[in-house]
Amino acid sequence: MEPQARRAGRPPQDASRRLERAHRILDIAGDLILRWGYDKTTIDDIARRAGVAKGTIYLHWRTREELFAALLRRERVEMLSQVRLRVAEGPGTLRDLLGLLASELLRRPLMRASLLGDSKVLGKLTRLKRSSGAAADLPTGFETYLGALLRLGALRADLTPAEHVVALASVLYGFLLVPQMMPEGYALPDERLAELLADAGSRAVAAGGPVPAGNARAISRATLEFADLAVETAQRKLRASLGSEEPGKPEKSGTSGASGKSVTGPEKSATSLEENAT
Amino acid sequence: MEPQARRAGRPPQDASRRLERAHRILDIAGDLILRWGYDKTTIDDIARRAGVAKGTIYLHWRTREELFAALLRRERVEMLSQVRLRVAEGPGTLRDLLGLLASELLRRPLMRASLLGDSKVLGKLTRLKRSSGAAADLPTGFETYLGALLRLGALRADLTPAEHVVALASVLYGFLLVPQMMPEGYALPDERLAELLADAGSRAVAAGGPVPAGNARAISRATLEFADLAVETAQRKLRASLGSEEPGKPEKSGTSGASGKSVTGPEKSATSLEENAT
DNA sequence: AAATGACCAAATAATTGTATTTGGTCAAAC
DNA sequence: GTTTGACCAAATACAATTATTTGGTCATTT
Repeated sequence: MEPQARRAGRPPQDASRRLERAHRILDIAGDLILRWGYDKTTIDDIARRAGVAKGTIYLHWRTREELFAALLRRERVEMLSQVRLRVAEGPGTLRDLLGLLASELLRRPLMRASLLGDSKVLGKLTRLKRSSGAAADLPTGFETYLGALLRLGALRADLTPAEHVVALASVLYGFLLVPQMMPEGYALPDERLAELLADAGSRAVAAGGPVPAGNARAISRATLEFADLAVETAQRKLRASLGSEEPGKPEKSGTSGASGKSVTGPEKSATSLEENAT
Repeated sequence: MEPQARRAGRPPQDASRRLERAHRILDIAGDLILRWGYDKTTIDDIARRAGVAKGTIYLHWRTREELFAALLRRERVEMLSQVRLRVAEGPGTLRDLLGLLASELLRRPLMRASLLGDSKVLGKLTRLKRSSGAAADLPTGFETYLGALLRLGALRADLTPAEHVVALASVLYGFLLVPQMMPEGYALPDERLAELLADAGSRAVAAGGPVPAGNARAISRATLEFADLAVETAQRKLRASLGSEEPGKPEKSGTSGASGKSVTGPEKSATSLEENAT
């Protein structure tokens, strides 16, 4: 009883079809949240446009919030993946990484809204996202990466690690936020903005002189490793958000060993939209 | 029987006493707006704490808005004056200027709120302030100043004027905004922040190599001139806000010739809180 | 004149009640 | 087993009232 193309009835049942449907739903959700904002984007709406019944959506996610968490996570994975892909083709410097990050960020309204805490788009989610430290939702391993760069002589030694982070976060934030509220005459194309950002960010924290000979390779490697780790972490979280059969299962703390106790976060609801340090 | 047997003397009648009282009122207003925000700060409150009757306040300003405009303008003058004063003691470079600006900005919550459009403090004034281009309320003559620096070889030649402005505004904005929302571990003392900001800003737009020999003096002079102009402009506006006898008189467009028609702004109410380009 | 504070229209907040929408469930249909 | 959509409690929006506060004025006092 394999090939039963019975009547039109139960198309998606295997995992692959399930996933496909999940993505279709997220696509719609993404469109709607950008057009109307989180508050005005209803499950009914999404279901209708996605061509499924409301109940079906709850076959994937337990709550509305979880759905949007998945959406944000997917976007994050896509962005980081793209950065990872493109950074492999360049010199793999910090400046390179910043430029790619900016470039990918600028073309993803949802990511921008999420990073900046745009309440116009995130609605009542704004609080949740920002509560967890706003600008501090650095990708996993970022500080480790900076540590490596410092050791390789690629970072200014007259700044503490915290200062490196603050400087980079400030530049990133500023360049993402300011241009939008500038008068007409100052509008710049996104690609140019990304360059300026990368420029400003790297100049702010990068070591002055030329990098110690022979370290270029190691720097590039560190960058790649960081990008890889960031993508993997994001991917793991995403999978938990839409992979499993039962919507509730995942998110169980300490699945694949390795964790221990995250010194950082205050437990909180395991299913919240927290995307920060892990 | 009247309540307080306050022999309502008539102390202030000469200009000097008037001004003194105006400042006392503004002091109170400043305290209150920082403590409760613009929306919840009432004229009654201010009057009571300042030890005057409500009517007296209207002897100085025609409306509540005008009072706060005066407050903001006064703060601005104080800040710019301080910058002017201190910049004369240093090398007078762009970096120097940025550092001082940051330093003075960081110790003035009202200025920060005003610049960043903090709705928590500015309440319904937020809109008005931001409407006029937010980060674009550059002091008078800023672009001219940048032009001079560029001509003197102190600015990167591979950026357009607009790009210089965007970069500086972004850095300033970012460094003023981000540190406040960073997790505990990343807190930095204001003075250090000012340094980092100055560093990042100048590195972002300043020319790479050493400045052409002999230009240092001219650069310093340009910086001084710019600071002077900024202070003067701010002062002129302030005087109009609390100097004259009759609250209404000033603000009349085109007082001291020179104006004509400002190509920029859409007229609007002459008494609004606009502090931008003039 | 200079300053006051009782006074008032208008804005703002608090209250109450009703209508509509929406997240989430689940028995029935496939 | 999978999907659906009618169903419901809870949330949200809307409307109508009433209560309170507040910006601004001005006759009176000093």
